[in-house]
Amino acid sequence: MRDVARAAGVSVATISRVVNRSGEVAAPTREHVLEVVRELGYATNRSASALSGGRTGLVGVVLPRMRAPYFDVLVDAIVHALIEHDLRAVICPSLREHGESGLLDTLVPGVTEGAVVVLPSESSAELRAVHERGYPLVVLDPKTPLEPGIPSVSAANTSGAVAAVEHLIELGHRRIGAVTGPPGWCATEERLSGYRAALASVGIVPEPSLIAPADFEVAGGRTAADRLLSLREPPTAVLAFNDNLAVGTCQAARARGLSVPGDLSVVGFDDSAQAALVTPPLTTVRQPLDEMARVAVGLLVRQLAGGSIEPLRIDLATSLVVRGSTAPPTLRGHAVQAA
Amino acid sequence: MRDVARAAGVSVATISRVVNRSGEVAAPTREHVLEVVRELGYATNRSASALSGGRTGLVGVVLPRMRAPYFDVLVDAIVHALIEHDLRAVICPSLREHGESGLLDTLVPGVTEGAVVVLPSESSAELRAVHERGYPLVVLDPKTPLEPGIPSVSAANTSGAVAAVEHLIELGHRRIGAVTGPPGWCATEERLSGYRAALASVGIVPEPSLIAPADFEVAGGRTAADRLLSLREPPTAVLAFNDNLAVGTCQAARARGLSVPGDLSVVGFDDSAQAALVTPPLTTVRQPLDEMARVAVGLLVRQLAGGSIEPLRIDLATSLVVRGSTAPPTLRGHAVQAA
DNA sequence: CTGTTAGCGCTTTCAG
DNA sequence: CTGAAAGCGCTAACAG
Repeated sequence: MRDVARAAGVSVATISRVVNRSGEVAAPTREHVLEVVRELGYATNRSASALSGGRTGLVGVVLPRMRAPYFDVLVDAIVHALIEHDLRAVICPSLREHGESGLLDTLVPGVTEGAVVVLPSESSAELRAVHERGYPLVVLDPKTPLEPGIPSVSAANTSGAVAAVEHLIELGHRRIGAVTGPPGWCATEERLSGYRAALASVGIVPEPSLIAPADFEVAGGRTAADRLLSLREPPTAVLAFNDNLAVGTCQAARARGLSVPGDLSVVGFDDSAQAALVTPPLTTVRQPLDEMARVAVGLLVRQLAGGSIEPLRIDLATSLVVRGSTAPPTLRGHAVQAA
Repeated sequence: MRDVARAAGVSVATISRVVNRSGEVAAPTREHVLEVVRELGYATNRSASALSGGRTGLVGVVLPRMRAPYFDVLVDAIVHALIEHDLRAVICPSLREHGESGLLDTLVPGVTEGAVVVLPSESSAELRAVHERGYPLVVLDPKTPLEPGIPSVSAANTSGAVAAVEHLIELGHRRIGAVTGPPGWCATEERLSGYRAALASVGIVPEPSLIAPADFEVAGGRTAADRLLSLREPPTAVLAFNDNLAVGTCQAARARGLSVPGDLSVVGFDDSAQAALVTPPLTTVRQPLDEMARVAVGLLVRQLAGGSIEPLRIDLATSLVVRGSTAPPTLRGHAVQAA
């Protein structure tokens, strides 16, 4: 920068001003400086700039290691939402094993201005502690309930599950099973409560044996669904708590010679890229991941700008995408059950 | 840091030494400092550290915006390979529109110590220019041929295609089509040359009409495959240049009432997560993405360490994963053709 | 409008 | 082994 200043015959302050578009600079001076900058291939040293001015333009994106299709689109969405605010993402896998300090450490303090934490494995208290120290934070899709005070955004899990079950009920299903995620997770509990509520609203008492917990992986879904299908009175439809689980459920059905949706209707959750590709294409509850990312980043940006934010918890509406894995129940299903 | 020094009754220099494990520090002093650090929740300001010492611990990962399943695992692999070297990834979508300066700008110079550039849209010359300026760089999966001097790692595309075609030939296929990627891309040209070579080696003259270029998307694959299937003498097998294309090819076949692999065998490329999930599960050429990422990061790290690197271009072996989308050709296929 | 100057928080010789 | 001091490159008052 000093070189540029010398070459352009001005002071470093002027260079700084034109490069950052801050302060008024005479047009000819600006032009000249810009030209010299170009010639010398000068690029501002962001570390120095950050140290001085306090802005790094970097935001931590903390996430558990997971190669779910749900994940990549979320990360992609976050990265691009950030870019729109001229912020860049530093990916911080939340490896609890590595550092004692957990978040404080993974966040690369002193580099990162704030963070979007996805499915945090950190406790609510830890999160709040960091946040209260003045580190801007927003949780995207909290894994477990967060104490108030720390901003978060999720999908409207409950109403999504309600919509899915209502769809099944309208089709004529009465025995509807659920292949859920891990107990205790928000996603699981909220979807479960939607499932129960929708059933209850048409006078069906949710039967505990129709609920099979799993782990959000295909294989787990297969196992859990198989348990459901081996019941004396198996369900004619199941709501899987994500698309992986739905795929696993279809596999379990097929393995028993049941057709989907002929003998068993399956609804997934997420609307991942896979959903439309598998056979049959999955009817599923769509999570508005792009919107969620955009909103989360918006919340973070407002904190970065110093404004405190009003709504501490935001849920974004889901929508049901009807494809080929759901249909009215058939007699054949019952025949098989009777056998 | 000053606070810590004061609280611990030592100088900042000592703090720096214990925190960075540089220089000798008496054990008791070290212990004491560490304790104070913990108590005060001190975390080093990396911007300052970088400005002073020159290391940010940040590496740029430059990639085109793309939500291919191939992509996320590559990114994930890079991120974690980096973590193993205590480096963090700054995601830099290569948005050519935004900045004039292209790479120089997206790389966040002054923050990032080097970069892994995936499928660069930048010209070979630009890349070399940056590299020669002393900015450590490694290209992962070059999109177009790179001039020598800039290190890169790819999958062994040619031999992968050869293996795929040989598999088809062994099954008894003779009329083998190709649904390729965009002409000019390394991935396309190399796989194409493998396809041709394998055919030639058993005396088959590759027929131009059996080669249909597409764009690596499902829909494009469907269209291209449909063109192949509408030929007077359609292929009994096709090698799709990625899994998306393979899925599209299956769809095109199904739309014409052809079964896969009964009437048409299909081989994909990538072995993406989708490959095993679709019906039928795809026989496909596996790209060792994890290995590729690890090797690329290794190459980068060696440059970062100041060592220059020997092999400027590395190809990692692919492997054929045989699943359910390939089978010997049937007469029925010919019957349909005759009709 | 533009130049001067004082640090930002840390690393690193160089003395003690 | 430890402390003092000189910047790293830049920004942000504050003067002119």
